[in-house]
Amino acid sequence: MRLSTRAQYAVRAMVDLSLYSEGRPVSLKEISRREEIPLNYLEQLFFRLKKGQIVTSVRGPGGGYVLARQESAIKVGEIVETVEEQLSPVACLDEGDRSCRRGARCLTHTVWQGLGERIKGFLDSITLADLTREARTRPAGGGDNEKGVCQPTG
Amino acid sequence: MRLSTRAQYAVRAMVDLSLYSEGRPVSLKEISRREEIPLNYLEQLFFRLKKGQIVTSVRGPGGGYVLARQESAIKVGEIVETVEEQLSPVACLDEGDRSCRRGARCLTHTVWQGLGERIKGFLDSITLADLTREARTRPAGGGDNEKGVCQPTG
DNA sequence: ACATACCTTACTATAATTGTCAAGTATGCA
DNA sequence: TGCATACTTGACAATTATAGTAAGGTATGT
Repeated sequence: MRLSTRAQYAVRAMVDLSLYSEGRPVSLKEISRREEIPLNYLEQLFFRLKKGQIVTSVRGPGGGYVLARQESAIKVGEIVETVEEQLSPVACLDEGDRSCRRGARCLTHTVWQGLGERIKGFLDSITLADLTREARTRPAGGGDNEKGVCQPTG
Repeated sequence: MRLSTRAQYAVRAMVDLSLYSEGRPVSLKEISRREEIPLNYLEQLFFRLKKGQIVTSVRGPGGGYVLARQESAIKVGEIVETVEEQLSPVACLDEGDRSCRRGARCLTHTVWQGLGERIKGFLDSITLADLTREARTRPAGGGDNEKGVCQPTG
């Protein structure tokens, strides 16, 4: 039941982009450096994010990426769905009825369906704005957070 | 974000066991036949389920497995957690702070944490009794269900 | 033109998952 | 006692998905 690192990276990168863009485009190089995500890997992610119309690109020197919409109009669920192949927890939810037959299968089907809806619902209830708001309140690398588990190590 | 087939099989097998056990032990052979799950694979699953104290085994001829508790006291979340390595959506939730450092990571951390709680909460809100109750109302292989996607194919 | 930075495809290594094989142990029954 | 049933357990192979790398291309501002 693991989320791919693609999805984790994508959300982190989007938060980073959102935090450090002040109108101007942010280059992947910057994000790569700050978030310690391989540049080539980021490029792949942003290729998808662009296709998903979550970001816009500006080419050439001084270029980079810009949010396609307001922070508050970009849901975390969207980001995840865009870079992840599928968000649904089991295969037969996407493919239709092929792998779903008699016996206990139909019964469990409804469970997975419900689960999928909850997951999507939760992730769609959070926007980039929610995340960046928190960040701006408590600056990066800053002092205290609830449990001390997220301190910088370097 | 896929659930392993292990987890899917385990829940299905438990529903099957619950449905067809009437006090007596149910052999894996039976479950394997009805649910079309490889016998050896089932054995592995039930090894874990037994360790997780969700089922009890009866050895010898006429033996098999029995629910360790009442249907209503067995949560789907338990079953999944028992056969799945981990239920949490990202690694740094289990391992502690090792992979969680500065920048946008802490922020997204809370998102994944929330997601994990929702997933667990939902799966724990459903018991075996909920599933079998539905099954007994609408017998296996039966006629109509909401969308017609779960009909027997054979 | 040249540097920057996006764009795109292809590939590889690694890990997880799925499923198989095989050999054992406990038990009930004739 | 001996046999059949069925659980018990560990090792292993095949498949697949993921993560990450590499390389070359295209657009654009100075």
